[in-house]
Amino acid sequence: MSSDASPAPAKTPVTLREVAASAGVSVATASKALNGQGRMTAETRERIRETAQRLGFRPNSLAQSLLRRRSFTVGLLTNDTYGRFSLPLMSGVSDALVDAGVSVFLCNVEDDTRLAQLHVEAMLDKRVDGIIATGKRIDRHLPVDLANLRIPVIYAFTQPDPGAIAFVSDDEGGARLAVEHLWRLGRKRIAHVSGPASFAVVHARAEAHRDVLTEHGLPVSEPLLGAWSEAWGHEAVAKLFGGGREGAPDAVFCGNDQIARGVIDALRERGIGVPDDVGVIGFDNWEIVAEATRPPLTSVDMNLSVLGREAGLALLSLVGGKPAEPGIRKLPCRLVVRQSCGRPPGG
Amino acid sequence: MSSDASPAPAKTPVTLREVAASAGVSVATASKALNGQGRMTAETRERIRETAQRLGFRPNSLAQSLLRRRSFTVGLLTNDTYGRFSLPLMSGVSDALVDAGVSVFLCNVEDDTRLAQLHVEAMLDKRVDGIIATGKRIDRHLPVDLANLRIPVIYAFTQPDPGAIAFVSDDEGGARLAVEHLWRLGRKRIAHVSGPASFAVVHARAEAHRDVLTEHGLPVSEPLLGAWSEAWGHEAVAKLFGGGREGAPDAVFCGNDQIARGVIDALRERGIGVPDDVGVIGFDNWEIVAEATRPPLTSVDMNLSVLGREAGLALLSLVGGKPAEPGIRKLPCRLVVRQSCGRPPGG
DNA sequence: GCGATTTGGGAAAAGGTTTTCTCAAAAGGA
DNA sequence: TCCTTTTGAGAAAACCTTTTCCCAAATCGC
Repeated sequence: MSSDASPAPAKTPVTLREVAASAGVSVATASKALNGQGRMTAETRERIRETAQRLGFRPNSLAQSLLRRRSFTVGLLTNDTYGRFSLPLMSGVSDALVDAGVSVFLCNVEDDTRLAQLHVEAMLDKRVDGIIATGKRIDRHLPVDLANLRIPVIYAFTQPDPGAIAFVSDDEGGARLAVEHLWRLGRKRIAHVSGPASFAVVHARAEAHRDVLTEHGLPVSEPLLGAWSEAWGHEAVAKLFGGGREGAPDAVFCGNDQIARGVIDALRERGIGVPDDVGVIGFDNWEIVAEATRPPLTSVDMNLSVLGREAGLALLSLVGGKPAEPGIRKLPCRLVVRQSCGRPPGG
Repeated sequence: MSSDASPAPAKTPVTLREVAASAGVSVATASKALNGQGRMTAETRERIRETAQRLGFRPNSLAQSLLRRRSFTVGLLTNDTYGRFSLPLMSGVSDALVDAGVSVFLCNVEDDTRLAQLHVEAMLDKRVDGIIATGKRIDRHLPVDLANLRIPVIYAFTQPDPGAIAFVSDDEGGARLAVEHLWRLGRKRIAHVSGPASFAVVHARAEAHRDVLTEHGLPVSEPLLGAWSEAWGHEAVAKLFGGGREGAPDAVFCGNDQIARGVIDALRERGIGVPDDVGVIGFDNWEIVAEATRPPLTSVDMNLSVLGREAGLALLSLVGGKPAEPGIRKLPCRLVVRQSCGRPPGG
């Protein structure tokens, strides 16, 4: 288990003082040698460096943070228990920060104000350099007020406070991508089946759907709003195709991948071919669902890990003292084409 | 946005020194007053407390940590990008720790040794009190050696180093739960469809399946090993039911919920009723899948959040200096009964 | 060879808290 | 009244690192 090359693990971490003593210099000189500061003989510097190396010295971050008033940690607040949205986002955040040596405190606060408050205070006590707030819904606040903190806050995929900086996905753009893709494939009657009307994104996407249809002179139909579930996909198919095939859609743009999954399964059960008779597009690009549908589902990806990355970089820049314009930045979605829409007539 | 009751947010955090000055005492006295230490008049103590309250004093965790050699943070290392297993686990860990005022650094290390090393070093530099290692597979090591760290390490749902403390789910027990449930419902020919043979849990569960069948005098069949996917569930049904209904199973115990989903869909397509003709049980109790299958899937839940909780508490106790027996602790699974197995003959 | 500058390196303060030690004043005992 | 004990509170060290002075020795110019 242990290799000969590795230094024996010390019971207690080695301090700069010990390095200095071992190299026969003062701690001040040792510090400067290791940080490339100050003036000294190249030989002295090298000797100190070697000593530090040999002893396995690593500076105590706590002491550094105390002095620099910068802890190289940030807090990530989320209320997305299930994590389908937060995980790619977090992974992006972490990605952006790890290279800067910044670690991330993860705080799952559910919808519990007391818990959220507790976590925020713990973060502040631990002197995090900033906070990224994220959630499962773009149109809801986290259960805690982050407006007047004395550290920078970035909102990602959650409702920001006024005057704050936020990154969200461009749902209108994503929906346009989907509907225009169907249009380019020659689909004429493009239905839209989505989640509950209480979600802001439902309206944003429905509006984009209607706009694209209008722009291309296609017949506009009312979106069917229900739930974010497979079961609703089944129901919606019953409504759309219950009256027979004539007048029924030749494409369905769904509000998420679970609905799309339900729609595709229901169509198959009715003997309607996907993509031959009807093209289907989902939203979220939840790979494990999209790839398991038959045929694999074309879907809109919100690029959440990019979004997280951008949020992380923005926070870093804020922490570094660079001012930034408040406001909401919408990041583009991308279409992931699989097999549920078919090839274009020419292709 | 701001209420009158809240103190004006200070540009810079208020220190103990300022509290002491404002209360007209020394920092030493102030510290003791706030921590309930030392001796002083009740009146002095109260005055200092009120001053601290009024000024919104919160002790600087960094300074405390430096002195106490205890940072009240732990690192959570995981390589489960997708997070289906780590999230409930993390939620349990966080749960156990938040009450002790301990925050969690989340480090997603994928399978990247360099990245893992980087994160571990960052943790150590930040003087975490301990590390919880977790992953997506019980039978694989994380891509980093945690054996000789000078801080406690607890393994949860991942392969531990020898001599370490680990918490894992009792897969044999979980499988027994499933197969015995089917047996109690009067099922006689219970097949087993599971994931790739390269997974240790596949063998553990298959063995339990065989044992239970033997114990009850039921015919033993070879498990069908494939992939963790719906597609494999479909394939397996073709193999099991391709020769017609005679001799075919009247129950299928699946290695995970996705396989079970595939099995149930495939059975329905063949006109075989679930649960009337065939009972199906899954594993993992991935609610979003289990509840979307038709009928909703009975499944074995590994109690991962409990597992995380136990791991958190164990780490806490270790950090507190209490010694603990090394070894692997298997935590029981539980069966979540939905509708895919039917009611017992008598019920 | 003498004053001015550069060079190499150290002392000390700072960051914010906790804890041990110390000490004066007050109280108690005789 | 004098000595001992208790009480209330402060000084200072400690945790570990960084940075700002500061100083002695060496170098330079002439």
